[in-house]
Amino acid sequence: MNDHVSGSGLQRAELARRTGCNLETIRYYERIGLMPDPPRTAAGYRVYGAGHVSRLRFILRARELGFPIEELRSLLSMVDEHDYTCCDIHAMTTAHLKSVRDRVRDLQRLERSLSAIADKCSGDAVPECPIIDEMLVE
Amino acid sequence: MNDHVSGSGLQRAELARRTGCNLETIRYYERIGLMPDPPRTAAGYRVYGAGHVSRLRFILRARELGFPIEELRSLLSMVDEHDYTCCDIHAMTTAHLKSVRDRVRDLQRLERSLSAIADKCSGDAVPECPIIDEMLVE
DNA sequence: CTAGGGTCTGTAGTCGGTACAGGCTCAAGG
DNA sequence: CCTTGAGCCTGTACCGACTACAGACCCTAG
Repeated sequence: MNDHVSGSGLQRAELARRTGCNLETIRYYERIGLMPDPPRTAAGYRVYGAGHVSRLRFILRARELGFPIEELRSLLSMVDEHDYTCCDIHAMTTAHLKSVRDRVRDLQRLERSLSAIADKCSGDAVPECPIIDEMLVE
Repeated sequence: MNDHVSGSGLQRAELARRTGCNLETIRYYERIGLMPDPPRTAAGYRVYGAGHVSRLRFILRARELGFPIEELRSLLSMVDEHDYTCCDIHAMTTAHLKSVRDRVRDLQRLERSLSAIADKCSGDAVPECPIIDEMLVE
């Protein structure tokens, strides 16, 4: 019998292919409890169904939006238990958005500092460099 | 005899205080070879001098500018061996600047996505949320 | 002489994966 | 039936740049 991949059952590689997820990442999400332990064939091969595809897509979308794993875990449990309001989700999203904006601001400050010191540089093949001097200042 | 902290010798905590560096980070930089192995007292306590203070300040400034450890290692060896030109350093800096700008762009894309989906949200205490729906889309 | 602080070492944890070694299993070809 | 090669399994190590902590030592002040 084809116990290996029966009906709509997918193997890990096929789930990876359909979602664009890395093969190993699927196992990782399972290990940390984002993905449920899937049923197995007699030989121990994981068998995924349509539900697993949707769940993994959800996870990947939330990750693309930059939600850290722990927030994603909350999101998933709220969705799983139908226990959320638009207000809750909106609050999580705006909090996350704020942290993204903070990171952008930090990086832009860094960008300004770097381009300012780079501008001081002659770029010539001489053994004196204002960038080094800047960092050597006491 | 005051072998413990003689003359201008500093203990690790004092080096940390003067540079603003975390105590453990000093040991870390030593372990990975950015800071030299300092002399020790008979009891094995590290003793730092003015040279260590300058070197650590250099390292911390380069890190503040976001140079990764491996680039910093190159910078340090070039400075140590007086083997650099302004041109070399400028090239490293602009390459690094480019990676910072790339990260800024990525984060700004993320910011736009997040604020776009957050705007769709009513924020009400209702159990339907466009953000969740967005992530649940097949 | 004791109490407390500082220091020493080695090691584990952080975040979000990624990669690989060594062993199974399965399907196809000869 | 046997082999070959691909795919799957597990556990574990690695990435970057630290940070934290346990358990032992040392030094100084009271």
